[in-house]
Amino acid sequence: MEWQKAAEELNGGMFVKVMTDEQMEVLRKQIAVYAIICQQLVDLHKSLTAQNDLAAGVRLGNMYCDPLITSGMHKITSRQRWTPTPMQLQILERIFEQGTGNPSRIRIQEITTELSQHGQISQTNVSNWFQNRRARSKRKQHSATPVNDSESDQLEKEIGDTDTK
Amino acid sequence: MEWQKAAEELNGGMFVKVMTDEQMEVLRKQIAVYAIICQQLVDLHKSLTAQNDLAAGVRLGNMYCDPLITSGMHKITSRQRWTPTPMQLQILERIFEQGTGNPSRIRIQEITTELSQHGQISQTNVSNWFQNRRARSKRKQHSATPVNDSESDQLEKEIGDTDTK
DNA sequence: AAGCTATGAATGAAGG
DNA sequence: CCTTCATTCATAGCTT
Repeated sequence: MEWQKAAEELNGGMFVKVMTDEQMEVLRKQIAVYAIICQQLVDLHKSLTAQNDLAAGVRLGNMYCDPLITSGMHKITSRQRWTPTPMQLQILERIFEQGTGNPSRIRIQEITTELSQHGQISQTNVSNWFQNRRARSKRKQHSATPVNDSESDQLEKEIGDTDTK
Repeated sequence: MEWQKAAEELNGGMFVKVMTDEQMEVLRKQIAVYAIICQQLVDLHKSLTAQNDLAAGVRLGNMYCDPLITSGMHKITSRQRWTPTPMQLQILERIFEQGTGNPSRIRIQEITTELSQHGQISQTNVSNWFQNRRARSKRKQHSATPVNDSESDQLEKEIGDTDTK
């Protein structure tokens, strides 16, 4: 990505990924636009097809869409493991971001209840999600791997360095 | 959001925003999700209402979104992936063949160090490689799975097997 | 260029 | 918690 390599000359020992204010602003606007459009399209469609709840089942984290949208592409009962809907994901991320470290049992229940309004979910799912999210977030802390000049600037995550096992 | 206040003043006159890789990844996903949702909703709606103007530009309420926004987004939504050099691959295969089942973290570090002499590589890459290699090797052996999934995306077939274990 | 396959990476869940 | 596994997603290169 462009601004990443634009970064490195800034300061002596400091290697960072950088976006300019302008780039940041553009990104923010694009996201905001998408969010609004999605919402409005969903509303619009809902009012057009008064039959079913479209918004409930769009799963697109790693791109999974409900039959309603992909119109007869695959069967409904095709997934065994839980996959968060975008709505659920967004809420989860938000909660995670707020830094309330370890959601207690009770908190998990609350979250589960809230999320179940946006799709099938269990407390175990929520619990697992936070566990994984925490662990993987920690593992990714830095990314200062030199980049192969011939090729990719791939995103980097480090293996945890707890060798005291 | 979080990284907005992470803005730093790196150099006298220069104000930049900084993002970690993780934040970058989150952003990337968020945008990608929105992009896809929008696309599908637009398609869906288009097919429902036989009118045609939606693709050319979406007018919703008081806001208008130029479809070109999405096409300019590819730098953000695309992702690169590591590709082993032939030398690295050879070494990896050899290590795998030696049957040291599960390379420990330390072993991974060693391997990474060795392989980095032959090209850019990270511990995560190595770790992933072994994980995939193990899994797919196992899957090949069992190539007749009793329970047939509705949609196996891979037809595993025997190829010249270099695994002379 | 379009489609296909091999394969790197992401992630929910299980086990310790 | 941390590690590992199974499954799935996404893409780099071939093949046509």
